[in-house]
Amino acid sequence: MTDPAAAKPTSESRSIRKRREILDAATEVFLAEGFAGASMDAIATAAGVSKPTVYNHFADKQQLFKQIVNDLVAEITQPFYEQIVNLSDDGDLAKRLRELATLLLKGVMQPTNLRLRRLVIGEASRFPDLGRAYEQHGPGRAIAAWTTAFKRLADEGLLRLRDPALAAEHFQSLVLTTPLNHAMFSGDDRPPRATQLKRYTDSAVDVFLAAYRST
Amino acid sequence: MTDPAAAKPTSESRSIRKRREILDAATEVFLAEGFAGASMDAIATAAGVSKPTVYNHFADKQQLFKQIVNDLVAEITQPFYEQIVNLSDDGDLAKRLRELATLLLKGVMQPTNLRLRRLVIGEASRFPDLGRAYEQHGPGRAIAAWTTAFKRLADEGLLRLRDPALAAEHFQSLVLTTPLNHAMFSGDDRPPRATQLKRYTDSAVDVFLAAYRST
DNA sequence: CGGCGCCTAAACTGCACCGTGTAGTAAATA
DNA sequence: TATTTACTACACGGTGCAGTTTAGGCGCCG
Repeated sequence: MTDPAAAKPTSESRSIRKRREILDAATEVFLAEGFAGASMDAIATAAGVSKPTVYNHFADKQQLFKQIVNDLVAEITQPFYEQIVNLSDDGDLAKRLRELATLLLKGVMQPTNLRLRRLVIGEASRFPDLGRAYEQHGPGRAIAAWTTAFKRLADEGLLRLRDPALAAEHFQSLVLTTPLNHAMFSGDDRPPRATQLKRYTDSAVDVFLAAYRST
Repeated sequence: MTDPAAAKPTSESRSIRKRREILDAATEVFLAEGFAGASMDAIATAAGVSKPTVYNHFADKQQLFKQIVNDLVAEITQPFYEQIVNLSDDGDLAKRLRELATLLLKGVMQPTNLRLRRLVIGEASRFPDLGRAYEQHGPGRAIAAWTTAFKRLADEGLLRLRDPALAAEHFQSLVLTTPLNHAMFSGDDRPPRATQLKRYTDSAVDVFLAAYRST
């Protein structure tokens, strides 16, 4: 009763399953302990795997570290960008901006993202590639999306701006900086209450529109 | 020819001098390697001091670490705050804001501050006290200064705002976020060129005044 | 000058770490 | 069932680490 479609996948499956378990455990341990603070023994134990198995899948500690960071970076907040790019004025631009800002802020304040951000910043001098990758896939993508949206709104005469990219950076700074910096320094990964976030998003949109809305 | 005023200080001086050399070396090593990555042997060697001497002055690695971080935090950018608080309108408010913003941004982008910020953020989960101290003495003090200044300007009718603290956070976010975040992720500690900084400060002041200047 | 306090070098104690080797075992294929 | 593959437990060599100990030496003081 061997399913032919599952036969080969099954043989691969054990190895791949182990690999996934190692990656998951390594993610948790590295995020919690940092690169130097994490031990390969701890990762192996957390994965429920023996240490030689870890070294069967990954050459050394650095490779495993780069792998899990790049994987996490690639997963950052994909769903928002499309919605941001497609931002259109349905009669109440401020409301739409507030909704999207809330979405973005909630995504950025997820515990995993906060811990990843701390990890990448803390290791930026020793792993600058990872830092650049994070910046590109995270804040960079969001700013690119806002830039596209703002440019179109400007063409439609709803916004008045010379440099859409600069406006995008301003908007993102206004929305994210205060809660994000506080989370970075406090070491508290719990996302703030929605009422707290609303304070930041609402005031950020107010300032942004006061500066960039067409008169 | 023993200067009585220097007699006791001299005997203390050797010990104190050693202590200072240890602190300086520890600062350099911790900033470069992080807490877990730094070794007490490396610190002792960099200080030109034997390891027992290090442990004569500091109980253990954690205490030494907290000491150097708190010392660095206490040194952050003292001169600005007074100037910010005393911000007054001499006929060209935008120009004064640009000057002070440039001063603040240049101070924040100093290599030592960037490395300290990375270190504190990276260790924030394991040393939350240090994170809170940094936030309070660094960004917090600056925001408090801006808050005072903006409140007075509002009383004088030059700015129109409901929440001076919120306006201060907005101003600081607009000025600092983009260059600071890039420095955090790139791992590059060299301060950007003045022409680069000017782009951020000028546009930040424009947006801020568009949102908050009295009509 | 004599003595005392703080330093020095060097070695040492445990311990944890990275990465590897070995010998045996469970699972998937044929 | 026999073979192959990937796993397991166990242990090892070499290194580095935090923190301590020992025995001695130098600078500063009266």
